[in-house]
Amino acid sequence: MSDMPSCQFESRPRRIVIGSSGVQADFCATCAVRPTSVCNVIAQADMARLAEAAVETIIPPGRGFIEEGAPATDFFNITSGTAKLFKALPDGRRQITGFAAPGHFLGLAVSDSYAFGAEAVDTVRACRFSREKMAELLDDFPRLERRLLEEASNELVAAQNQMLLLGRKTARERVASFLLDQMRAGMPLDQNGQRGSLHLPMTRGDIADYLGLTIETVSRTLSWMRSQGMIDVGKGYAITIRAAGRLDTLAAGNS
Amino acid sequence: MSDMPSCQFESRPRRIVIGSSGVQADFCATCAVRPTSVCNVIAQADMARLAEAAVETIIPPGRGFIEEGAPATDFFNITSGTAKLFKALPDGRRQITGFAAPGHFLGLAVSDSYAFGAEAVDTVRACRFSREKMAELLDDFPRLERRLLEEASNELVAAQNQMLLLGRKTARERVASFLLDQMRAGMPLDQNGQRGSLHLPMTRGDIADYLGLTIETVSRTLSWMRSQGMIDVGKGYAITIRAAGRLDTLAAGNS
DNA sequence: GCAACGCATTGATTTACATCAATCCATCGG
DNA sequence: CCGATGGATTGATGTAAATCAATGCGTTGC
Repeated sequence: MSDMPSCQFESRPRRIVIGSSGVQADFCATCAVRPTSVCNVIAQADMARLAEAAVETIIPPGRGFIEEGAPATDFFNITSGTAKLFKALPDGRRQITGFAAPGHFLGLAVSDSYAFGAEAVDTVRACRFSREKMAELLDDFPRLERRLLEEASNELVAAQNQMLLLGRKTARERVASFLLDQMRAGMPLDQNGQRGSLHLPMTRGDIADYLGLTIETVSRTLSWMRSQGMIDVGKGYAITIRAAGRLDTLAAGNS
Repeated sequence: MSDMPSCQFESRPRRIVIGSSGVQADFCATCAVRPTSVCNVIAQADMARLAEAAVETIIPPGRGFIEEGAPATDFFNITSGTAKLFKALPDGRRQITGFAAPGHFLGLAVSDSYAFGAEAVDTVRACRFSREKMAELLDDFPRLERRLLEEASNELVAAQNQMLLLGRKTARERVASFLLDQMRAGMPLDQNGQRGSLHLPMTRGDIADYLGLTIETVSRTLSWMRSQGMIDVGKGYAITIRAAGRLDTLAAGNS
């Protein structure tokens, strides 16, 4: 994390409609790859300032970039790849609290230390801001603050769903919920238009730590779903949804 | 919920220092009972406007006031009592995602329907705002938006802790964590200065639904802690912490 | 080519917690 | 006063998922 090039407009900046106003502007494709990210609430004239504040960071698979409990110095906006966020107990038990996809914000801490750790699942690109810069930006761009509040609210809803899952759902219901969530999340990189075909970037261990299960239970549950004709488990990290309806029924607890 | 008097300054408004600036102002004690609530980020001159927008609501014990999935029409700020927030599965399984103490905000939904239900544990007083009024207030008072962002961040941290608890902690660790959290939360109403003496307003069933356990397991675990000399279980909802250190060790997973 | 490694799958066994069940006790309404 | 009710406790039993264990399999490095 030492040689980070400045975040600049890429050669072919994207022209994006801002909100519902119809106004269009060019955006730094690095930190505005999605309509959910930082930049698209800031007027074109201010983009240069933002680009100056952001530092592009590339994190290789498996590398941690936020350490739980460490001083919270930076604020991240994921632009590509998937990161896992987690908390751990002293004896090594670990709970993944979420997977951060492109557009997600990380490190919005009130306290001055990170409440969770973060590690790249596959190769992650992110825009990094120092907290000071971020504070300045927040002061100058109220819409940015609104965007963050909206994002935080959405994460809160997701967290509540996950609490229901962890506290009250069975293993089968958890895995079904997970597969459907991943499918709905727009499936990170499914180039062939294959409907229902998922590429899960994370290992069984990650899935287990996310669902509060063990690797073996996740594996067995996927095998059971395969035996039921609900999914196909391909080589590597590929999974094909064959019966989304039945998975839905399962996930909702109507089993 | 039909006869709600307008939220006005009470007869003896409180003089509170705003932030670190040293400025003092009188506050509506109804919606600013705590330095964490809505009103204390708004200048005194604007208090009348806020008081006009807010409607005081009194909710009796056991009464639900937010229904999961219903249109999100209102925004609440708890001013006294404790509410439970929960999500449920169709077959009745229920997960309490949090207890809302005085000062907490409720109903900050991006979607137009509530993502969770809410019910009064004991008698709850709350300031209620329509979402329209709330949107206006947010536009006019940027500091309020910042306050909400801060609050949402804190809730997110709490949610992550709860996910770790639900996904990876044992029953004993869960109960220990819960008791310590309740103790740290400033213990809602412990009039006698008795240190470590808790009045838990919620039933064993609520605790179980919060911790992802059953009533029986919660009860057995408390009995075990009593047998270990860690706590005293009094009549009604009273619990006395006798060995916070040992509970801490347990809660952290160092058992 | 073939160890060595990480990850996944599958089977056998154990266990923490749920479920089922009985009792107790405080509160409440008649 | 006393049956009814709802919450809490405690005991007996069941079970879903964890743990322990073995095998397979693709990738990496020599």
